[in-house]
Amino acid sequence: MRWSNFFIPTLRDNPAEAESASHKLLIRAGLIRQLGAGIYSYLPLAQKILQKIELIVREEMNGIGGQEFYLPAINPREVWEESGRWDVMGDNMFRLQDRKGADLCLAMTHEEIFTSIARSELNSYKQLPQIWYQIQTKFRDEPRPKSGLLRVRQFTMKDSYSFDVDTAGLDIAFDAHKEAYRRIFSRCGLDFELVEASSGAMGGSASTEFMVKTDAGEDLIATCSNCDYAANVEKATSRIEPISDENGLDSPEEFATPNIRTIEQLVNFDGGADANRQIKTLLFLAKYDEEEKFVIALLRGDHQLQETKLQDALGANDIRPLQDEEIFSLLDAHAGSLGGVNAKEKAKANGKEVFIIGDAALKNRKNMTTGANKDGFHFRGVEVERDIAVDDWKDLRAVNAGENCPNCESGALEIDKSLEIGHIFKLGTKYSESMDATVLNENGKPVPLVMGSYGIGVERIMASVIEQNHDDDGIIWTKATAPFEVVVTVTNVKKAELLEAGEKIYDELKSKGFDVLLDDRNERAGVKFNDAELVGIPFRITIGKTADQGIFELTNRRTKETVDVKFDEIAGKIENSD
RNA sequence: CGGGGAUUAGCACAGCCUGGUAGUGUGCUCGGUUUGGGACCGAGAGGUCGCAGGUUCGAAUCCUGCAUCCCCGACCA
Repeated sequence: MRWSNFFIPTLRDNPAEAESASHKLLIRAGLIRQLGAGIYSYLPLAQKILQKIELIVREEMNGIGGQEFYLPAINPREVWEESGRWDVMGDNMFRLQDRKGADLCLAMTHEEIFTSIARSELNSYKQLPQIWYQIQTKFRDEPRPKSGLLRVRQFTMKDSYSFDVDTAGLDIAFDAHKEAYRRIFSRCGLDFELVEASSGAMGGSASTEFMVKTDAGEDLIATCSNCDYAANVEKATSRIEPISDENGLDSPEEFATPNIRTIEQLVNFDGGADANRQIKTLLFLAKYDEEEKFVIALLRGDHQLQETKLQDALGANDIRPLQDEEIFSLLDAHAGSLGGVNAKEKAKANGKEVFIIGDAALKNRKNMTTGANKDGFHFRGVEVERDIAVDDWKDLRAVNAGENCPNCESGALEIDKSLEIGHIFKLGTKYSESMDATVLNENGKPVPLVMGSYGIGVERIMASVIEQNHDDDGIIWTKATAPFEVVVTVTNVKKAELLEAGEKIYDELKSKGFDVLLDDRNERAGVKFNDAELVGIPFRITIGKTADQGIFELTNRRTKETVDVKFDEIAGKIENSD
């Protein structure tokens, strides 16, 4: 490929709208252009990189027995009705109608379609296991597209689905994917973590995310400094020092706390209590398919609620904090004076019911202080299990950096922003049951297919490589993701002998199988050097001053080191460097 | 959806407060000189000032509405 004929529209200035490193560089290095919010055109350079990444994905998926499909992106409503997700997906789903007025959608994922194929074509356990995958465009009407390619409304996903007759088979498919994903991301040169995660709207268990640590990410993950523990903060736990309580009063005692509304204020109040001796009381509305319920979540005063944990613990589709009026009409008090002690009675008197869930760290605690559900009053001497009708105990607490690792003796947790590039989970029979996809087992009895679902965001791999590999001069592609392995820079194309030497090296490298770009543009050397660095090609051969002696320069993009090489040494030097 | 910011030439910006018909840098085209780290001289092309309405003799500038984009919070690859 010759640069003079290859479309790489680099920009001198950073685009104003870009914030994250990958966003700026993707635009500036001429890889993408924006069409709308979360909608991007991929220019030839990006397309070339994405194809290289997809090739790696294909090789590894085929390596675990995956079979490549290509399913339609435009789906009729009916399939999505069957799984119940026509409604569940809400505004995130792009919907349209055909000329007859029939409802259609643009697929956000393909559990439904693959399951519908499995339902009609898989009849016997003898046909299992199956791993089906595709690399295809997904459409999601995200509430807030952002950060260039990191969160968009149209993107490429490798999605795969495993079908087995039992959970033992699912375990095998799941582990195979886990290992394949490890290899894919490693080959792309990414530094990544496997973390335990919440499965969210997809449903399922054993949810494992593949995360890349970067400030451009949207998730927080906790990792241990000492062992391999890693979890999304939505799931992460930590070991905390137990607190020993002295025996308190025989029953809670109400006391006046005028104008005290926060934990902090109560700590400093005369007759108050340390934050870890207080009970924090938070009110939520939990939404389920058919019903809604009021929920009181209790935590230690110095702890923060992790909302996803609460939602998962309740098994709710969604939760939201109660508003002030709602709180008052439920408990006759305002935020700041709320507590669990007489909450059920208060709610009942108001004709309502409330579910009380307590954080595990409150179990067995005595002599605590909490709101009295009466403005300006608190209770002291509260013994949690004696005085509060807690319906369920769960881990609800958000972990903090520096806390002890739950998995090893001496590690401390570190919390980092990170970006999700892959997600695997065990669906079980969620879709096969709702869509009635069964096979006959060895006993001739119909059993629902046991499924797994596995996704990789292809563009996110590309963007993550940039996030993790760039400097002030531009992108630094890893070996496997580089659009070209080497650029041959002819410093002055008007000097025929330099252009000739460059072409000779270019032909030689091409014949040896290198993906090489010849910079034959009629530009000054500095422009070409800067562009090569911005675009991020791992190696540059410079044809210049010493070319007449048969000596060229080989520059490593990452280290900026330059060595003199002779014609015959070039290929070997590139081959042996990393 | 809530909160904040922006919209003027391909890109980055000034002009707006205090109305008088648009400018800078870069990029682009042509000619010449240069040629190893984004050259120099000269000559050019390029803008319905996001859209619609209003105020005014006159609107990029003031007023109203709308649209789009970016950033911060609820989702996910």
